[in-house]
Amino acid sequence: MIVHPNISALTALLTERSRAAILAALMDGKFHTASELAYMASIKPQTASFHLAKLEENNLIICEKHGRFRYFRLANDEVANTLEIIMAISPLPEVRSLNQSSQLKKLESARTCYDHLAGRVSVSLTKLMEEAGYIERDNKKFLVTKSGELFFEDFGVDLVGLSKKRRAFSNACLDWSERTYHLGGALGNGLFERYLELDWIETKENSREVVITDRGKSGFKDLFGLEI
Amino acid sequence: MIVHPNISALTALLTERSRAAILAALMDGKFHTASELAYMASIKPQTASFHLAKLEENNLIICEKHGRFRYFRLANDEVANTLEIIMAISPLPEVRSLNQSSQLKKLESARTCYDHLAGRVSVSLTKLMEEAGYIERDNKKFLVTKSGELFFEDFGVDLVGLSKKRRAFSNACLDWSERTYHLGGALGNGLFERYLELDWIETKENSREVVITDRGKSGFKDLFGLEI
DNA sequence: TAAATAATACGATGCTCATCGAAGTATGGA
DNA sequence: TCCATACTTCGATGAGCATCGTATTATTTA
Repeated sequence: MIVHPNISALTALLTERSRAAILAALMDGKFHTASELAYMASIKPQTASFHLAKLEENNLIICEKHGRFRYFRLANDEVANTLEIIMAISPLPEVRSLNQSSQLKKLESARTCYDHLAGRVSVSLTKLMEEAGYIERDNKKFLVTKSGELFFEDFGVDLVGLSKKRRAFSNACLDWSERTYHLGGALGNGLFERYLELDWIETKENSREVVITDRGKSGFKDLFGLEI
Repeated sequence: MIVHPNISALTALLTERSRAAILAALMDGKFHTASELAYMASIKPQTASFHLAKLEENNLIICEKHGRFRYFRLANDEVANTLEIIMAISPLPEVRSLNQSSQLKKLESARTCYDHLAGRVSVSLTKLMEEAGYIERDNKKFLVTKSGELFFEDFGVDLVGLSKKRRAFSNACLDWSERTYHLGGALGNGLFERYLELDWIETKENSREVVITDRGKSGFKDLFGLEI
């Protein structure tokens, strides 16, 4: 008798190409309709509907109905985090085209991970915040120091408001491209929203790609000393 | 076009019940013959042969031939670590019998992870060594401090010899039962071997279970202040 | 009220793949 | 030289399951 955790139960859902594509598409943290996801995964709506039902049953995604549309999203950031971990230990896709290769480079530089920033830029920012003494990693989460509290409030992130949300305040999220941690959770989301507000970053439709604006480049340099 | 790591390629190999059972059996870090693995996974030798070929092709396991026997082992500790990570984020198996439940408890307490110690005991020891200032975690590996060098040499672990091995000197290995890190790599293995040498621990045939002997209990208490 | 759109339900199809019996190869020992 | 053992190869079988055509339900718009 071999006793081991139930590997199959989770991975079986991820193994199937179409479902993996759907989940990868949902990693942008946004809501998507069933038809959109069908298109993104290159399958017919009926097939997508079948997979979406299965993913919802297993609590990987949630659904909100508005009129005749059904909007799907990842269930929570724990699911997103789990997907990132699996991506981190999975092989990179074989690059078949120049287009795909440049797309991959952009994603490795900066992308959304559910509802916060990921990629080279995010990992650098996280490191710089650690070095500056604003945050400290405690195993799988980050703690905000005294000087960090001042820093974040000063930057315009409402820590008190964030801490009231019914979700992890901050977690150390494994980055699939950098294979180390970046800042996630409510705090990661708070920073992300603030960057957007300040026009330091821009997100793209139907892609996880994040573009750093010129204003962002000088902002990140002034604030953290980060050259992009 | 969706660009992301190829989740399916990895998880497909792990999802299949028989292959998962084979890999779980190999997590003890020992060599096993094809027949042994077939028996452990409750399949016929032909079927095992088919799966073993597939796993070898994908560099998850390696094979050494001695006479008419073929001995299989996990390819390296990176594979072992990857398996532990997936186990860590997978739901625990449904417990079907008392026997299975007590087996699971024993594994959670102390077991082998590839070629070093894992489970509650290992996580505690790692923490205590960190608190004592012998090691420091640096992201995904552990560094040995000056006082640590003295400590390990004094305990009978040959650090210079270990550092010459063609493998990671020490890595932070994610523990599936405790969901935090324990000490792995060459140093983890060195300690494991030394515990065995001192009769502090005993391994069981065909199981990842590790038993702490009475001598071990007093040893761990004297050395680290760990009550078992 | 009728047509268009979003999505699901159901059933048929077909593909992938694990499994195992039968047969074959390699090695060791009597 | 013959048999036993360890393992692999090949081929047949069958189960699971993704896919999609067709039909249906729900909602919006004209």
